[in-house]
Amino acid sequence: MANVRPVSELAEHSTDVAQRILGSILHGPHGSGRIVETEAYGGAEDPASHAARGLTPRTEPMFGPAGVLYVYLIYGMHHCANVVTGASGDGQAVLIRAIEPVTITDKMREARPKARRDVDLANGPGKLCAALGIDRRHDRLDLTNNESMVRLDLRTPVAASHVVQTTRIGLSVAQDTPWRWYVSDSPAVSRK
DNA sequence: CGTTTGATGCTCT
DNA sequence: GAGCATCAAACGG
Repeated sequence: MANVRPVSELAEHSTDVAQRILGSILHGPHGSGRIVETEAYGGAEDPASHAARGLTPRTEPMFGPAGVLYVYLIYGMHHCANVVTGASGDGQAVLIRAIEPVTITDKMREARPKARRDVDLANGPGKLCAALGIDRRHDRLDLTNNESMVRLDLRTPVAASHVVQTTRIGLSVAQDTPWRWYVSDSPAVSRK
């Protein structure tokens, strides 16, 4: 019963879920934080998505049910965390790009030794995975299961008046598609 | 300040 | 073998 509502809210298009989960809490092995920046990926029309070229061993989680965690390694050293959305077979996900730390632990600080301010602990997709202790081992976890090492605690979405929509970061294609959203008054957004 | 570049390894062609 | 949904240090003005 407790998990019925979350799954249905995540089973929509990635562009809807990306906005809806701003303000929700992401919990990892090292701590937790409030989601303040997201990007939508997927759908057959998105060439920037890992799912654009069909199902592969790596992207298989994206084609599964909503509410699952998709984690991949980027540039050989950083991890990125995504929430799978849509219906099974769609190949959609929302990349979590930044969180404001809520529960800060010693493990979190040890994983991010370069961060001087708390706000720098997780203000980027690779940084947040390091801070929360998320890596490939957590790929395919059910984010809506209270027993999971990584889970998404859905909260009231941030009001649209406090949300900015822009283009996604770091892409070589689809650079004009405005599928990135962030909380305008958050100090933990990666870039404005 | 701003921009550029090196690190590092997995994934798919 | 090329290309990354990145980060931080090293530049230059």
